[in-house]
Amino acid sequence: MPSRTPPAPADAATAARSTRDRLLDAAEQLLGEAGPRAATLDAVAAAAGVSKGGLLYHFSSKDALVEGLLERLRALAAEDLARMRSAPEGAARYYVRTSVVASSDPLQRATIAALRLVQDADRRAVAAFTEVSEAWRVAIEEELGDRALSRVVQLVGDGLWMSASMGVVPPDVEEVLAALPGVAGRPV
Amino acid sequence: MPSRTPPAPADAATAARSTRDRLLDAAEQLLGEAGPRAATLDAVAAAAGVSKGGLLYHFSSKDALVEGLLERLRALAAEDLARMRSAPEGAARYYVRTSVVASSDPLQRATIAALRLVQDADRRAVAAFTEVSEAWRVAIEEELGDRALSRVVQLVGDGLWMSASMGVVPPDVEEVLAALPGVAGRPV
DNA sequence: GTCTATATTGCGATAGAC
DNA sequence: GTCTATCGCAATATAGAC
Repeated sequence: MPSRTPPAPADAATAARSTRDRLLDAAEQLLGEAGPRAATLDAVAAAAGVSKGGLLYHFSSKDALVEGLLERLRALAAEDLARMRSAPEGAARYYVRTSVVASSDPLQRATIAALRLVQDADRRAVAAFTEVSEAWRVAIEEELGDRALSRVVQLVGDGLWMSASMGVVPPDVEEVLAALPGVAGRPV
Repeated sequence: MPSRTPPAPADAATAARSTRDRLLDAAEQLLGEAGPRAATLDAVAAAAGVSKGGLLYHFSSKDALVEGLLERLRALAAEDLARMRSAPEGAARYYVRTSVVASSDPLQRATIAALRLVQDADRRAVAAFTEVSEAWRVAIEEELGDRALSRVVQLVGDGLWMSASMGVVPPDVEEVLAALPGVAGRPV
């Protein structure tokens, strides 16, 4: 299998964002802000500043675009998992705290986009989200050493993802954290 | 404003389900099992055993169908709220316990359907879900007398709704309840 | 690598018979 | 109250020029 068409530049931070990445950015934004219905190929292409034909050069179908989004989610989640495990505040607290959306955060944008695809009954999205979610839960359970408690922490996180994806004002996280067993009383 | 076309029979339980209700049932089922994309007017009509024209007699547009679903959700949620407040186990425990889906329960079916519409970025669905959700939270807070704690309980419930809408195997509720402050240790 | 057509299908909605 | 037939549009995808 040949590798991806544009070889990634050594320094992704300083290099101009590739068209491929801008297309994924645009798809994430449209999914998050306007939902799956609005994330048409036309709209994604326009938001990324290319034509539909341009989009279809990078992603040969809408399915391929979705797979690109989910691939990105997995990659970002893997990076996050490492940060989570080494967070001084602890994995559980880190998880809950970062489940409240700042739309500027790449992982959070990718997660919200995936959530919308999940509710659109996309099987691969369900698989990707389940996989990522499961890895988070394992990390939390390793820290807390209690299955039921780690489930509660994760359910709270899921609830935060849900209200975030609804555009509802999130509750005060610190307040929630203070009332949550397993993370309350830990150093910030 | 004229009242709804078919006057409701005095005994709704024994009477045959009206076409209107069967259409709403079908829409709920398709939304829950296959997502908003699959819930087309054609598919809803077919699942209810009528033609598209027949559907459009009862609901003059897809928007009207959605409003019908949300209206039903509000009605079912209002009934549930009364049961919740008078539940011997307490509102919080009742809420968490009934957030785990049995697809045969009308309120749970309606809630899942609404959640799918929410992620499809339907504004009225967001409004309806927020309203219902808020009423639940108030009832929980009245029982627990603690804002932060009631938020935690509700977030756990939301998390359960989310995993339910994904078709993921729900965690053991009793285990979760045992680890949750505010409901642990209450009589069952 | 990006563009402009264009083919094709599927969906929401209307019209009018029965 | 339910049906069939049909219009109009929007969305995915293809073909091929530049």
